[in-house]
Amino acid sequence: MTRWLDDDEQRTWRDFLAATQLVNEALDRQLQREAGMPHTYYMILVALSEAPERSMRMSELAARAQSSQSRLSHAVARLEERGWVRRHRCDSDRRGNYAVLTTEGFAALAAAAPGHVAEVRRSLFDVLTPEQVGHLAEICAALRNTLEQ
Amino acid sequence: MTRWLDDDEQRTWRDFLAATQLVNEALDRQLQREAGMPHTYYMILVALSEAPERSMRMSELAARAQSSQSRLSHAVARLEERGWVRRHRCDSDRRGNYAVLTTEGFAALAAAAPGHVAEVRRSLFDVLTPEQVGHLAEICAALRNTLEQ
DNA sequence: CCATTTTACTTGAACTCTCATATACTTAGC
DNA sequence: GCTAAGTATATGAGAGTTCAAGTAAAATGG
Repeated sequence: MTRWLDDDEQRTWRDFLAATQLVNEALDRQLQREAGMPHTYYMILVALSEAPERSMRMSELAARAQSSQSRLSHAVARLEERGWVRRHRCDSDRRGNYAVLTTEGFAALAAAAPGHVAEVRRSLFDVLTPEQVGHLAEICAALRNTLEQ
Repeated sequence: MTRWLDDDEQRTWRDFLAATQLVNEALDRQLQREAGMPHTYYMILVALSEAPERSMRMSELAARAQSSQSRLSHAVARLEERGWVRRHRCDSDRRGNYAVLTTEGFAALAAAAPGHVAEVRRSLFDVLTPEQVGHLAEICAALRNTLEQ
């Protein structure tokens, strides 16, 4: 009944898990150490920094930062405590909330970015050949298109 | 000073994050829903099931299950509460501990496996062409070799 | 319009993970 | 042998995540 993984698939799957975990751990450690935030918070700040007025509705922010709504809600509460993000009610739809990146939040992001990018290079791009990077791009786009929403 | 990511790299990086997160979330949800355990616990049970006597030293188990020692320690404590794993002191080195998979633990793993493998196929192998799977295997092996230890 | 459903977001509790530290045993050096 | 250093694991606190439930405001539809 069950189609088990053959040896090649088994090896690929385990390498996939190990590799992606290693990359994510490297990233998280770098950001935690040098910027005092987890990668998920960094992604929220990035998404906000790219939005008009550095401001976005909570639900759109959740989508852009690849976060669940609940996770985002908790995270923004923490970021607000640090003064990096502010929330304010939306007038046209009073259920809604905007999250706004503060000046201090933008500064924290700007301070964190160089170390982060260096880690991204170290743990992903520098490890692979240009051809492999191209393949990876196609693979990830395919996965994303299929699995998203 | 900082070598920022160009547009292609940016896109690849974001697709990488999204894709790997989607796969991991799909996996975790499936296991939590159908087997009542997170993927990290599943990996621990798998590693134990493949060991001689279904038994392994904690530190070796941590390495095989890609877990930190602390995480493993906590996880095995929980698994012990469920009766899926037992711990017993090692005689030759009395600092050491063996973790042993119980019969019930093996049964839980056996019950969870088919649904898990199906999810692995659904969220990874079925999405990609055979060629892409080959590329992914090379990429992940390269990452693992470089980033491990 | 009024009741129902849906949408947007928050909250609290339970759980897992990380980091720093503690404990217990072993190995090395002298 | 005895002390210092190292190894194997556990533990506790703090932080983040998830899931289920709660609140509040819009949209739907007779």
